[in-house]
Amino acid sequence: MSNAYNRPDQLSPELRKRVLDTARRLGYPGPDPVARSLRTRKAGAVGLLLTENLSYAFRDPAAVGFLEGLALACEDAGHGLLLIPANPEHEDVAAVHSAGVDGFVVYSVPDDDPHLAAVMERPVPAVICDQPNLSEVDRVGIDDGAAIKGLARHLIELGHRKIGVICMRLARTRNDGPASSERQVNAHFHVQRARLAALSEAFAEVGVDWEQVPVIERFDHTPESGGSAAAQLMELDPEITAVMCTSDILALGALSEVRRQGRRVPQDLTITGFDGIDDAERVGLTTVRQPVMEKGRAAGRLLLDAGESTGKPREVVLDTQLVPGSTAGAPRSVEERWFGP
Amino acid sequence: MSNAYNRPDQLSPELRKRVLDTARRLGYPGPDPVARSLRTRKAGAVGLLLTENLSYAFRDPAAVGFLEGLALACEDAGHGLLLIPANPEHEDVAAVHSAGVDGFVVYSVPDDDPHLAAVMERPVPAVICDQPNLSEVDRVGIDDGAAIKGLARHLIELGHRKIGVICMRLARTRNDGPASSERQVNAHFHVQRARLAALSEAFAEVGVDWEQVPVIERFDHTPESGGSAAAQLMELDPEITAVMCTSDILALGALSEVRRQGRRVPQDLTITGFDGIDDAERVGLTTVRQPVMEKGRAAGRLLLDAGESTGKPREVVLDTQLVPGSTAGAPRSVEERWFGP
DNA sequence: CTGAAAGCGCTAACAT
DNA sequence: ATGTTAGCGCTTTCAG
Repeated sequence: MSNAYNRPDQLSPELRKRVLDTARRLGYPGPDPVARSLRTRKAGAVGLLLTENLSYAFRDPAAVGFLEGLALACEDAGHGLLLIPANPEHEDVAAVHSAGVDGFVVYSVPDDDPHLAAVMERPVPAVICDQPNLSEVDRVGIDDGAAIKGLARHLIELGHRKIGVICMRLARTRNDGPASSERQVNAHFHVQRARLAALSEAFAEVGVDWEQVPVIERFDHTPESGGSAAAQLMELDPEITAVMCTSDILALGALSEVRRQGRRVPQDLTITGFDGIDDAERVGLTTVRQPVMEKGRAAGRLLLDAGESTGKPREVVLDTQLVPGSTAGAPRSVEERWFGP
Repeated sequence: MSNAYNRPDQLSPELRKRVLDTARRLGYPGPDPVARSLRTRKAGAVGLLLTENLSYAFRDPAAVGFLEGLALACEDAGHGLLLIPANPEHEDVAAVHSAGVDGFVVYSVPDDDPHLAAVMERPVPAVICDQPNLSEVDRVGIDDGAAIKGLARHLIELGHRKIGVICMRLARTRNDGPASSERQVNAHFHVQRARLAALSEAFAEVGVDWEQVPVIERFDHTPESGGSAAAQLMELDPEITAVMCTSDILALGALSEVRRQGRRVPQDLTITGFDGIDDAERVGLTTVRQPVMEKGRAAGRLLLDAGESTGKPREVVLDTQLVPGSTAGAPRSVEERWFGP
């Protein structure tokens, strides 16, 4: 009878039909997928672990793009996509343990995330996206350092030397305010760490002392965070001529706060983002575009690809693109700003 | 040993630790979730069936809002959310059969969808969202008829009598063009059927013969579809003073096409949408807002709620809201349009 | 083509 | 407090 469902070719169509009809009449609901999974050792699904609440993921355009790509790859392979409820506040790892999946995609979690540890203990393959940068696991990402260096050099060419930075959370502990160099270097989010390090390098090349550059951290990744961080930055150091944000969401918030305070962009202040989300392009934000959808797709492909047998972990590094918008321009000196050109 | 993992309270912490340590040292990866599911008869996950390709869902803001709400509800209950790869083009129902879930949420599928039939055969609860309107299943939706009637009366009060309609697909077969009354009445998508029926009623009340109202159908739910449908509508009947669309996505496309042709909105033509997505509010589209996120949340709650035992199906009907924007105004007569006011 | 049986890894009930 | 066992429903293998 198992054959009737699973191997239509092994018996006559007529018999098959008879068996299936009878089964249905007897109220048999079809093979139990869980029992089948146990036996065949495959679940037909990919698990996705995110650092944020599930619902947040749907509010971040970059995350949605990633999901779109990942869903595409899963769909192509006939696999489902299981979103795992991993509340970053809790250390409850049960959801990872009880996910019936053939593998995991881990999207942008801190390197000390207990859920990540739980994933790594499961005897199924995993692909890590963006961060952390574990050497033993397949990985998809971009060259964060090179990408943001391009942006930094763009500003340097325009003449900026006094900048401020707004970044996303650097650790699982909340810190809304200035981030010390130590905190920057020890950041548990590889992406943020790499971007800050690259910025410090790029500006060191033109003689800027990174210790003097204010870096404001925000735990929540929202436009409101970007706005308040921009305000804090301007108050902390009124002489900065540019604000570099490590995401478009933060930059868009900063942009509206700066304008709300009556300062013109880019004449009075330059603002840059990172990601290249639709809204950023719409308002002409100067930023770096990264292929978020492709990232999801690549992660899914890597996980589901048959050629998974090779010993050493594979790595996919996707290209990024500088998007010169209308929010970056040459700085005016302090004198000019107060007394006119 | 099972106890060590599942019932920490049943044995001494010390022993528990010893057992777990030994297990790990022996390379035991923890209890297999699939075997556990088989035994306990629960998967800890909710399946979501969509009418579109998975990846499409992430491009439609209304669907993303729904997902956000559903994910929220699942998260609250500690359940995962499994996105089921149900390609609407294929009749391949295997993905539904092999989904290890405790229940299904079905989002906006046609009433003759084979995947839906497969879901109904599974011996787990289901909640249907928006459509179809099956009497035996729990349901979450809005009063589509009442909602769009409010919009229709708004236009009628403004003086519109000659309108055109752009609607989404009415069946699983592609028909990009006029939809006959018969096709409208027999539509397999309950939501579209209800909205068209309500429009016909509302306009019948002021003496408009629905047979004379052009209804243009589009299979793909994109702004481009809305644009080309608007063009077709204007060519088909240049005298119409208003275009009512059954979604904001279509309306936004129509809006830009109409403007591209040099006609002013609403002076030359009134345009309305449906859903209340962010982009619609941003451009001031006259539309109806429905609480998409709440819809997802309600669907999840209904499915996961313990009080599932009652005999008759439960129904949640959410409120909608007329959003008078700047794309609806009084019509100008044909004479005015050609010879000025 | 059909039937019987082993066993996937777990949990819950029962026995010690 | 710990050890033993039946069986969840399926697929696969082997014998008829």
